[in-house]
Amino acid sequence: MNESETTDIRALPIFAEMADENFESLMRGSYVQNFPPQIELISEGEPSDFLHVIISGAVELFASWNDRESTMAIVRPVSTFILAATIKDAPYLMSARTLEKSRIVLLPSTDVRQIYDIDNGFSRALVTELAQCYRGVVKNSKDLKLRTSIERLANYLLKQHSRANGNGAFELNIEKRKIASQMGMTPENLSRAIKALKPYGVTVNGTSVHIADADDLASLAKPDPLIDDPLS
Amino acid sequence: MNESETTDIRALPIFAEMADENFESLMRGSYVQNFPPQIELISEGEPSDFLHVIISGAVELFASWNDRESTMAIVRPVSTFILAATIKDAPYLMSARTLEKSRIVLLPSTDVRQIYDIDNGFSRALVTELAQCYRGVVKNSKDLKLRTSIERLANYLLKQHSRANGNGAFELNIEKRKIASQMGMTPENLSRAIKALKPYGVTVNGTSVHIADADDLASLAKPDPLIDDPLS
DNA sequence: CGTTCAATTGATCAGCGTCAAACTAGGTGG
DNA sequence: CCACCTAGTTTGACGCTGATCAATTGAACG
Repeated sequence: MNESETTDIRALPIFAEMADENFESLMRGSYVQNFPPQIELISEGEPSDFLHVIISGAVELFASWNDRESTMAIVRPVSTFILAATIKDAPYLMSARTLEKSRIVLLPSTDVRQIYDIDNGFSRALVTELAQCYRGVVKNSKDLKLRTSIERLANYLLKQHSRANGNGAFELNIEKRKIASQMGMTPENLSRAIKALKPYGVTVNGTSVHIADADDLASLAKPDPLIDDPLS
Repeated sequence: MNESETTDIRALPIFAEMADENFESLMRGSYVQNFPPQIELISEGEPSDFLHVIISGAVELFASWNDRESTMAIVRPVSTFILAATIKDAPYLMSARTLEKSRIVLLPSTDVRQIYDIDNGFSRALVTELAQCYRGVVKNSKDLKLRTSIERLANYLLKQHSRANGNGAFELNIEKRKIASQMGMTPENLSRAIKALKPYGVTVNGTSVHIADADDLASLAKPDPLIDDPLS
């Protein structure tokens, strides 16, 4: 791990407030690895040996049951994932695989738990982080239960749009099939949902999206900060 | 608040490890109230003024968007709810209403945040609690995304069945419409789903459920600890 | 230039929601 | 004590959303 990476990790909210010596001790026990795409990093049901921090690339969190599979989230740098399993020393509820070439830090779960027991800055940061994660999943559930697939797509596009400076055009940075699964639909249905948004000024060509009039689209999407705002 | 109630609250995992003086200070600032059924305790979007602890009765957490409404969870004693909003000093993501006559303790959010800043036992307990909550919502999402409504119902019934000692018969303790909404379906659809489980030995009469052969039902439900186990 | 896999399209079908009506149970008041 | 009212539940009919299956197109890569 190089120095700038250590700095990036240190800057993460969950590590920012902890004592220097504890942070260094955490880092000493850690591993950094580069993974090619499509590597399964962890499997649902396994004991949580490591807290993962993604430095570059992209990771998909997904879940399976009865031969079905669903994308639960896409994680991008710089952030941690499967924090809750690490804390509770419980089996992973989701599996994770790299979508792109990714650089990932592995912090032994036992170290994380040990230090969270003694470092109050760390434990307080974890409270905030987990509260945030919790709220994220709740928002996701609301999205799933209260909206149709077209409404979900409309809101998804608006969110990506504003994330890309909102100038009318942006690129999808993940496969459509993953987007579809994440939003609880099939690839075919996503394809048709995109067409259904044409009357609202949405044009999609490959990975490039054009939104003619964000307000028009928003009139359908009815974005709600209590569902769509990543903050708060 | 009487003494046995204070003891019950103190016994909750999130309060068990905190210093006596901090617990007492929290309790001093708290209110206890009895609410009739159907009272809206909190509304989605409002600032989180109080952490709620339910002592008796039942509370529904629900969410709304665009004139639609969905039951997100049912909370039973003794437990807290809307902890994450309190911690983050953020607006509630869900509303809450009493389903039955309920006794509820209100702890001012500012007090909770203040004490969590100074009491390390408390902040560590919050980490565990929030990790648990997070995992609960993730399991719920998996249930929703990976299963059909009939499979969800089958698993729901098995869970209630084992909770009621697994002797073949038990009572539904909430309205069917709420059960339906919680599982992401309409009351009509729940009604039909129940019928669809008849070949698996499920009989429902009013609120009383009879399960002839739990193994038979489980062969359809395929319960999975990573979705259905409340613990871990 | 061919192989491979994602994305699209069309056709069909199942699951589920909607609407309307009938039925039931619990509670109230005469 | 019974009639009635109200609200939840059930049933039937129907239609829409979205899944499935199959086939084609398109794009990336060796």
